[in-house]
Amino acid sequence: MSDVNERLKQFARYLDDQGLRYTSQRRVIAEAFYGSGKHLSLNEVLELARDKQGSIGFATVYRTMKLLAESGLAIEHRFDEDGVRYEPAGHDHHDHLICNRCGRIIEFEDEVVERRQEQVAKELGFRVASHRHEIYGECLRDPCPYESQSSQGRVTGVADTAARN
Amino acid sequence: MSDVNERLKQFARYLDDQGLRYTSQRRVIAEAFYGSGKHLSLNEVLELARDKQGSIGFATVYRTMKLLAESGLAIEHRFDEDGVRYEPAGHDHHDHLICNRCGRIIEFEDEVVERRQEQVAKELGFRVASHRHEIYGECLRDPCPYESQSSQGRVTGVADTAARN
DNA sequence: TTGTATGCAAAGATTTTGCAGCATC
DNA sequence: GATGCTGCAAAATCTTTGCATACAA
Repeated sequence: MSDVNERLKQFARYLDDQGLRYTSQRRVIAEAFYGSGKHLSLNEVLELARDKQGSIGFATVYRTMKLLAESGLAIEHRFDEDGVRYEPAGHDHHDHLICNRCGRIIEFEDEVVERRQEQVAKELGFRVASHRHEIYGECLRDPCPYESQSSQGRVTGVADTAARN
Repeated sequence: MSDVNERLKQFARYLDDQGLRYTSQRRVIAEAFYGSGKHLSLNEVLELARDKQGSIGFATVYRTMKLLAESGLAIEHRFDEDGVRYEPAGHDHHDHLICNRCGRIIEFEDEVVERRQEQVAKELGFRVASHRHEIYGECLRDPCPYESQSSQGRVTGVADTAARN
């Protein structure tokens, strides 16, 4: 929670720097986003935000998430199918393991891979700015193996977390 | 070219196996796709195909590329922005370096990374089925550094290749 | 013939934008 | 007041699908 407040403060500061306003909607949206799980779609954020303030519109969520992305406080992901998904940022970088069955998203980070890719890029005359590394497969722990053939339709919204941090 | 013909033959065989027809459109589309560069969008494939047979429609390209993807002869990519992009498949797996300036796409493959990710996934109780690894940055060689501020609008279609193989 | 394939246009799904009214400075 | 924000609805994109017609087996 302290973490959430920290984010809100950073967001407020960013808005102020840009001469923009920290409105109640923006606060509610950011709160919903940071307070909940991770990797949310716009509609998921909208739903959460509406739990707190029923009148919020999709466009506002859309624009607010863009602001968060611009400010660097959120990262826009385009995983395989589906549309855009946002992830709280600011922590250190990490990559993803995505379960093809239950849709769970596990985060990971690996120094070996990180260093090695820098090396590879360098060898090919390329300067690295960012990267994405996603591994698809099946998670073998927790309540997935292999997804109680029913509940979710496929890669859904709710995203878990694990590993690192 | 021998390679293109090889692909066409494989495609024809796949269609036959499925009880589908190897029509002139499908041949032209596959030819255009395999004969040209890599990582093409549907519209790019359409344009190339129309150079050979002006009457081809978008829907036919759309459906043909789906067939190629299903057959495993092409891979559907969803790089950052933009929409879907297809890449000729059948070779061994590889990943991508994408230049943020000129849009060039460089392919690479690295045993160290490949093995390491298997390891990481295993440690997290995850079985790997596939993965994507994309590095974004700037290419420092050839005619890019840094893109003669004009020509291309941004990440475009034409894709180069390099490294490995 | 008989079942596919094609091309066009319409339908869907998402993502963006325009605007009138509201809120904040 | 002036400028920025919101919510709604319309617009713009992209991706899929329905269908009548054209083909291939």
